[in-house]
Amino acid sequence: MEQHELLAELFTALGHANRLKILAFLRDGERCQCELPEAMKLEQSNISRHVKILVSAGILRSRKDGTRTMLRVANPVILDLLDDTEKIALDGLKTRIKAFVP
Amino acid sequence: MEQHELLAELFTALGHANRLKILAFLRDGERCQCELPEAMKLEQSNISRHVKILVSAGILRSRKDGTRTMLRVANPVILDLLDDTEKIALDGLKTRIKAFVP
DNA sequence: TGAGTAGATGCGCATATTTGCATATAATCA
DNA sequence: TGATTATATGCAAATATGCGCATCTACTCA
Repeated sequence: MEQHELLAELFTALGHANRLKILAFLRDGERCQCELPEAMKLEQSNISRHVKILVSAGILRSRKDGTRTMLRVANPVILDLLDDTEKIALDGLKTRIKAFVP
Repeated sequence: MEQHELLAELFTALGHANRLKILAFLRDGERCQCELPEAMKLEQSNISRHVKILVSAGILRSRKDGTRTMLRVANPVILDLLDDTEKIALDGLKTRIKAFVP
């Protein structure tokens, strides 16, 4: 695959609020997937699919423990990336607001 | 809007190979939008829409100069973000390959 | 003013994504 | 073994996205 395609895939995987919420939930370390539906007030199958997308994008790692699936962020640098992007998002927002309210 | 939604919007805007190519083209500074169709071998209306998405996500800034639209990356930090993410993408790829070819 | 250039947009089509529901699979434990 | 728990998946519907073509608008310049 091409360089930009690869990168776009990663960004696409990050481009959904529910998936970002899952990442936020896993910020402090490994957690059971079974906690997510309750914690996020989302349907179980919905969670399952979002988790699948994150895992196959290499953003999450999953590990089986009996019937449970334990999840963690694959690489702590990803969390830094989220923080950086959040800063950029807020910056951009401020700038765009300023353009209307000078 | 909610925090995660805002962030997701930004990631979604970055989640397309053609849009990343536009950003790559603008890496060294301001350029005319009119160069893009030729440079990227893409249809004019296609470019126009991708540019619109990037501008309204706050990733690009546009400036009119006669009939031309001059484009630039809104914030240089965005380019760093792309580089960082590229590293993460390649890292993740290596790791996933290693899992198959230990 | 009229031709030319740059850009935006309506339309239609194809494909992709997200979701809930119901159901299937798989591991655990009484 | 049979019930329970955790997770995955088929299906169908709704919505979103990406694209090319044709067309429209706006600015420039001869």
